[in-house]
Amino acid sequence: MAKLPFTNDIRTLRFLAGEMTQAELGEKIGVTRQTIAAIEQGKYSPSLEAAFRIAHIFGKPLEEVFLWDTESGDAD
Amino acid sequence: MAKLPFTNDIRTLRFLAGEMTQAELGEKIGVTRQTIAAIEQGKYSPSLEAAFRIAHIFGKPLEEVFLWDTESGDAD
DNA sequence: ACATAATGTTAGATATATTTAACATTAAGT
DNA sequence: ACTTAATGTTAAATATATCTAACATTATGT
Repeated sequence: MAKLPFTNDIRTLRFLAGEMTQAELGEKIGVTRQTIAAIEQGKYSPSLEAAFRIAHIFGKPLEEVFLWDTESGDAD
Repeated sequence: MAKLPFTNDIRTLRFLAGEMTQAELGEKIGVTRQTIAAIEQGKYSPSLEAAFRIAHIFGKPLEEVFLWDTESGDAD
């Protein structure tokens, strides 16, 4: 199972977007509220498409919504 | 099935990285060469984690490796 | 106290990503 | 002509994301 190598700011961004609800966000990008809840809590790695759509809703670049943990192996 | 809302530049980036092979890239990020081939050809939407790892290998921001098609619904 | 809306959570089903293994094709080197 | 390395492609298996449905919790409003 292993912890994800990134975190996300969805909760904060929903708050800043006038307390947008998980259900609303889900409707906008075409997934259920349970899926939003799971992504928000870092329970799994969403599809790139879902991640892009979430970022676009908030008008932010993907890498400002999902933040890679430096420390997580691989590149550099 | 439906077409993906983004393209990618992996093929070019492999070329620029000294003809890095699909198999090499796969090893570096921990997936098989068949998976790299499928992602490269846009056969499906990879996990956000896989997408991040690929971008990191090339030292590029994710949104420079995977390019959202304007035209693809949703935000703004 | 009661209702309602938002969120947390979970089990079971379905869809999709990824693996493994095998075979075909193309280009490069000998 | 023969190898070898890289890529394309496919079928079947496995892992993981996502859906549906249900129930619990917390806060807000009446």
